[in-house]
Amino acid sequence: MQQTRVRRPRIADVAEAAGVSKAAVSFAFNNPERLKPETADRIRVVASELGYRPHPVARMLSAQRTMTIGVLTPQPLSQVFANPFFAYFAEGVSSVTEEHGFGLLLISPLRGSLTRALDRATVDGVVALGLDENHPEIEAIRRASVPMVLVDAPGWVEHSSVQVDDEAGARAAAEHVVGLGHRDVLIIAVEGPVANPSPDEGPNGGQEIGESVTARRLRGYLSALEPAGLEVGPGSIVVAPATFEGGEAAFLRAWEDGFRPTAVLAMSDALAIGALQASRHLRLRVPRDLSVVGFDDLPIGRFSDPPLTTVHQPVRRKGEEAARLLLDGLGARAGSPAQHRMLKTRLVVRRSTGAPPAGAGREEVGLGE
Amino acid sequence: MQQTRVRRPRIADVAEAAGVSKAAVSFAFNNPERLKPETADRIRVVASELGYRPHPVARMLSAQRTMTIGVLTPQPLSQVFANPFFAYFAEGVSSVTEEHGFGLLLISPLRGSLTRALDRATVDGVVALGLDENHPEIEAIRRASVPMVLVDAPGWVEHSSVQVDDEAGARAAAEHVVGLGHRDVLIIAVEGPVANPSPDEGPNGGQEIGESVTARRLRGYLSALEPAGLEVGPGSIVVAPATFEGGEAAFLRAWEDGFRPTAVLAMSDALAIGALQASRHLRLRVPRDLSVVGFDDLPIGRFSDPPLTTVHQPVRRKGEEAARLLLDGLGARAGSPAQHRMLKTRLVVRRSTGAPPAGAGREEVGLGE
DNA sequence: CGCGTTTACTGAACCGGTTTAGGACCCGAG
DNA sequence: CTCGGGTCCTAAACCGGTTCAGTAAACGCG
Repeated sequence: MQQTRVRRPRIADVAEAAGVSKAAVSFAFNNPERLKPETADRIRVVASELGYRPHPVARMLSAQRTMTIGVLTPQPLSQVFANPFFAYFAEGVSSVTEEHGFGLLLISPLRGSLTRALDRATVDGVVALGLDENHPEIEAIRRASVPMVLVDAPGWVEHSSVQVDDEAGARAAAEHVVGLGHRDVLIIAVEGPVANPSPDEGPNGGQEIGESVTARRLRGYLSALEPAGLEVGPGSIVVAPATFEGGEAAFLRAWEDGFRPTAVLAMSDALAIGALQASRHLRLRVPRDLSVVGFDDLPIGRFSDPPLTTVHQPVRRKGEEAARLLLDGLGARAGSPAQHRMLKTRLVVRRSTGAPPAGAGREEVGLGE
Repeated sequence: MQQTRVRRPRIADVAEAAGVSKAAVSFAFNNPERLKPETADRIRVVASELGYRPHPVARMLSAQRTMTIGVLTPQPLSQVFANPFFAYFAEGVSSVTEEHGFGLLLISPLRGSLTRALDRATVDGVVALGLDENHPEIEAIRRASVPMVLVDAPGWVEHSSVQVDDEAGARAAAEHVVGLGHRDVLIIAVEGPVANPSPDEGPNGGQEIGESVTARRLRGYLSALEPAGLEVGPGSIVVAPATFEGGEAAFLRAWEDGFRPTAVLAMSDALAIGALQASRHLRLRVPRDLSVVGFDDLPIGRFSDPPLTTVHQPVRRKGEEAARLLLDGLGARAGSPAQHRMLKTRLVVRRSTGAPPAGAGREEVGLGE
């Protein structure tokens, strides 16, 4: 009974069985109007009896397009998915790719190399998330000359881009906190894939980190904190992966190091919610004892207790715009100029921020722990 | 300057430029040991000068494999990503596919048809999430005979499966709540892609819903509630999409309909957290006035306030196991028997559940609103 | 020097479709 | 009867690689 691996029927098999040419079979599926209706029907019947399905790879090769677009991330997918941000971004991308009948391929480093992954990827174009100039393989990626839209990275001449005004958003967050009277603020930065490339671990590392999202947001924070005369010392910036756990651990670590902030500026909502949890462990009340500001404005921020003050960025729309730009570029004959979109951010004040506690300003407030 | 669309160099171009055959070029990349070292080097130099990259689609066609696996979801991706559950599952899948050098393609219905999407998908195998017998295209999908591992669906003879003991988990949740003394419990079910196919809207719709996850969990709940003499009336089961917003809205809706539960059994953590938020709006204190139990045990459950009592299921591991099973099956010569894994669930009691309030049992407790 | 073996490479078939140019046939008009 | 035109279908080229069988030259060796 068990056939020794029945070979998948191919177009030639159908053609033979139906007594027509391969071309006729192809037409029956793709240009039925070129055949006599009854012929087309007969071919389709035969095809279905044989269980024939056109081989998608062969079709791609011949058609010279894959009807698939890629989402490129410099981190392994297991890391990418850990940040809820990605789901919303992907939701945006997929909503427009789906509408246009494109599939979605996730592209992450293959055995350490993004270039290798990109070379293997069967896509018509790519939405690259957080791929900045500092990426070690950036030149190779550029040379691959796959149609590409950059997200959260400054665009290049040849590639369109979708950005968000990270710096202004971060500044607004910091100004809010300064305006409430806080003097001791902890910054929780997201541990980028592109870590600070220079060995110099200076806290004002804006320059070294390069134009990553982290760098831009940090610049935004500092541009509000420094003019207000707040010293942002080495201990007041901690770095963590953009996850709940990361935020919790980061805050706890800072606390153990003796830092007693009255406000936290977190570079993502996930980090902020982690910090919220950490503060609960330490029996700090938010916002009475501690103010927390996030970044992203993911739905989860509305559902935390208290609801999170955060910087809104249109995450879903970023995905949509990027996908649209990419598809437009694919449709247009080559030579259409790159477009660069800068989307706005805005501070959303909810209930996780308030005035600092009365006794603040000294290092030893003696709360909790 | 602007060349009229410089054609991508192909292997023949490299061969000609290097004065060798196509085969030699191919060897230079894939079997360098078959060439004299200097020849291989020379070819590679020429190739790189021309900017040659082997065409991935052609390679797939020839190699008869794509080195890509698909994750198939019956819902549009925009819906799929809205449930945080998916990110963790995908994390699991991707961790093993990445390790083996496989890419990840997301497969969702194409213009309404999953079959169409599957036929277009260039994958060596598929992990199908929540694809149960009731799916209208199930027969066509089966016939496609793509290597497939079913997740959260009973396996078929020909396909391996990874499941979780939903029924036992749900029963444990309900028993916990009953054990605490609750009599008025609200069930928030997830609105499946496969909604109840029969028009009969009976509340005990376990049968009609078929073997979906929702059906299994509902059976589990009822198997603990009914023996305890709790009546599970029409008003006590509400349905919502598995998102934060869905849970919030569902609870509010039930409340407006006059239902006054002292406990909520939610079929996902996202729903539970939404319910938590709704209870805050209504000024119900959890767990004093209301107990809430989730399902999944996603990290977010640890970070809610109060931390969520929930049914743990190994979401990440489900993804890993499915991917592993699939890859094993691909490696093995055909005929290796399907394997079926049933993973355990367990109740994790945190702080969102407690005894019902003293005055409970009557419908009009007069709390909040 | 002659013969068998290696080495280094090539030509052609193959993967499974799509598409273009054109052939066979039939019809109606001149 | 012939010619133009339309209909329906086919042969062959093509997409861009990999691989198998085979060959020519170099090599080892008695």
